[in-house]
Amino acid sequence: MYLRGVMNQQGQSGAAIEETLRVVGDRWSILLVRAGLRGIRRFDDFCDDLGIARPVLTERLRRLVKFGIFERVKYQDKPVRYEYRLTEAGLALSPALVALVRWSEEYSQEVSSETTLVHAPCGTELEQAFWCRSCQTTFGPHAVKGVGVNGES
Amino acid sequence: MYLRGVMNQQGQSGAAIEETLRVVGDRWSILLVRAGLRGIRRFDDFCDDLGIARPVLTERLRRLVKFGIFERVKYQDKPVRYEYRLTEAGLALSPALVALVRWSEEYSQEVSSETTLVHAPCGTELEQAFWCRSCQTTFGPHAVKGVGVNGES
DNA sequence: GAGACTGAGTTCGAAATCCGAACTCAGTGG
DNA sequence: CCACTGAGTTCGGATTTCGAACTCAGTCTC
Repeated sequence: MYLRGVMNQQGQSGAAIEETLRVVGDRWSILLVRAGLRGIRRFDDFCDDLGIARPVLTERLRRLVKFGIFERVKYQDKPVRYEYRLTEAGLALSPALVALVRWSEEYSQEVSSETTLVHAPCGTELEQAFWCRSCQTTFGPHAVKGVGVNGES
Repeated sequence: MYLRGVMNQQGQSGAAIEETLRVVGDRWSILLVRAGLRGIRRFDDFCDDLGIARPVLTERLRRLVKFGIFERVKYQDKPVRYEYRLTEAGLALSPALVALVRWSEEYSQEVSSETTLVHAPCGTELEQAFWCRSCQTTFGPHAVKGVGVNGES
């Protein structure tokens, strides 16, 4: 069990992910982040791109702004107009997004995606790994473990 | 825009993630996978651990089984009882889960988690990176791009 | 062998979410 | 004056979610 130490709901540890999933764990939020990464910024464009219902989009964007994933930026004055841009925190969701895309490519029962993710300079299909700064090595999920604040296993 | 090439809903590319998010993109599924990684297998244990409502758990597990993330295994005959185990595909979701945990630790407004993820052999906090097998290097999200089947950008 | 217990669910009605379609509101352009 | 744009809001109906209580087969305790 290489994720031991990530405790349950009541154990208040690991509460952070639950908080996070309450924000981002729905059918649309991750898709909105992906759209943001593709350069989409305007209300109607999100709407058209994802096919999300307008009231839901309103509510979702408000929530994502509240949690610092998007920011609402005025981009025009005459008729005052706002657009939504990913923040640093929003950008930082991309590893999770990429992991999901990779998983989808490999395991989704969907007809295989026509797009794959590669290392830009050389075009090789990328792999995802964990990196240990002090050992200077990459490693897979089996070498991950969770520890509490006092360093117990 | 380093994720160009991951197209929208109608462009059938990227449809895989949408499919995936329809399965896994809700408040509970990822949490169920996490519970599975922690060794939880039985209905009532999932229930107690996550605080999920029973009818919802029933429906969710059924769906996750249908999509090959969990399997329903008989573990006892006398009163016939089943438990739910992660499949290979389910295990393969752990990079996404870890990415979310990492994000939560860094950006969630929640009181900081008491558990952190480390490299098991040395105990250093891990970082997540992409790995290029042919360049033998790690790199961050800015060096990722999506390509179509014919290799266009 | 009666009663309590266990595990894996179902059934219920109430509350919260989701949806599409139509509407608003300020400003622009013809 | 009329149509159009962008960013929403309002509506009623359909779907999901919830907690609490119930089922059902088999087992354990006295």
